[in-house]
Amino acid sequence: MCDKSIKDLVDHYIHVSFSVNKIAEGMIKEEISSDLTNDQHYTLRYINKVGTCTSSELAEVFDVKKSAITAIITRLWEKGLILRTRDENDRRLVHLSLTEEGDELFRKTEERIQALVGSFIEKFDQDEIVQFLKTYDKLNEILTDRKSRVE
Amino acid sequence: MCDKSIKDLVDHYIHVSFSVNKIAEGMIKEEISSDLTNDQHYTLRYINKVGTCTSSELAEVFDVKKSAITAIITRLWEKGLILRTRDENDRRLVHLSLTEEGDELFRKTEERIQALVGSFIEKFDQDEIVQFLKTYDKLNEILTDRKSRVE
DNA sequence: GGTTAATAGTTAAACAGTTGAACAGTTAAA
DNA sequence: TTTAACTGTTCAACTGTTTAACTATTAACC
Repeated sequence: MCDKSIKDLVDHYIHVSFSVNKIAEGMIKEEISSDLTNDQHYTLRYINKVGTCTSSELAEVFDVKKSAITAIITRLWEKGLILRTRDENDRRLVHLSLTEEGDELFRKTEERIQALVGSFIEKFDQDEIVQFLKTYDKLNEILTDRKSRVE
Repeated sequence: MCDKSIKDLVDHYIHVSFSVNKIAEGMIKEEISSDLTNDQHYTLRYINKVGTCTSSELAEVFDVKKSAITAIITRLWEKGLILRTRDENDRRLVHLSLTEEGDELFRKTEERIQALVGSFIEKFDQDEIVQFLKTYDKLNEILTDRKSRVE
């Protein structure tokens, strides 16, 4: 049916992903900005998921330099949301984890974001959204692969 | 087959979109950072697309305050990439357009980004990518709708 | 074992991007 | 004509980012 050129597909993808990202980031911000920035929330989410991690691990996942992580972690630490624990076996390492307050605040903001995103996801057939996520996963794998091969 | 709960779908979406965005932004940056930041490129792209626009229009599209646009436009203007022209009929308005250099630089960076994104898009069946974009478009519409209704 | 490498994290300076509030200039409305 | 609304800018303050230099610690090697 449609024989769109690669360039058209690329244009289309760039346009729609840009638009969705801008609007979605804006809405999340609206939802949680009284408590946290979006990046701070993403940081809490990652630590909540893995339980404990290091700065280097965060730098890898967020694709930024370690000093950027130090800055963001220090801000969360100043708010009393994060614990920094030196490893006794390898004293170079600092293990990061959520404090009680951090855990609580994450849950509170995450709940609002879940409700927000859920209200959009609900508008799709389950089949459609599952297929969409399948392709999105594949794209994610391709990018992750390429990234690891470049480094 | 799969009867995933809304929460699982939302978790899945948040995770994969976060990962894809981080990696993609990083790769684009790698490709063009010697000339422009990602946001500067997006700004040139928008102006290139519409030919001429105002700060307020950019603020609307980028979903930020006007003072943020002033800052980014001033940087591009200092580099000689953008023209600021006062409207003679309504002297409040400033029309933004690309200079020759701006146009040239946009083309150069855009070419590299097209090649980059194209190399990923190519790995999919055309049917799969078209279906993906269809769902992505639908999501974009829903978000745009909701945003305009909130304001 | 002692010197050299590599690793984990921090600090500091510099910059891009963002907001909010105050402002100037201009146009529209009353 | 006065008042209200709008467009864009400036400024101070903040978050997030990089690069480079640094500290402290561990690993490797001769």
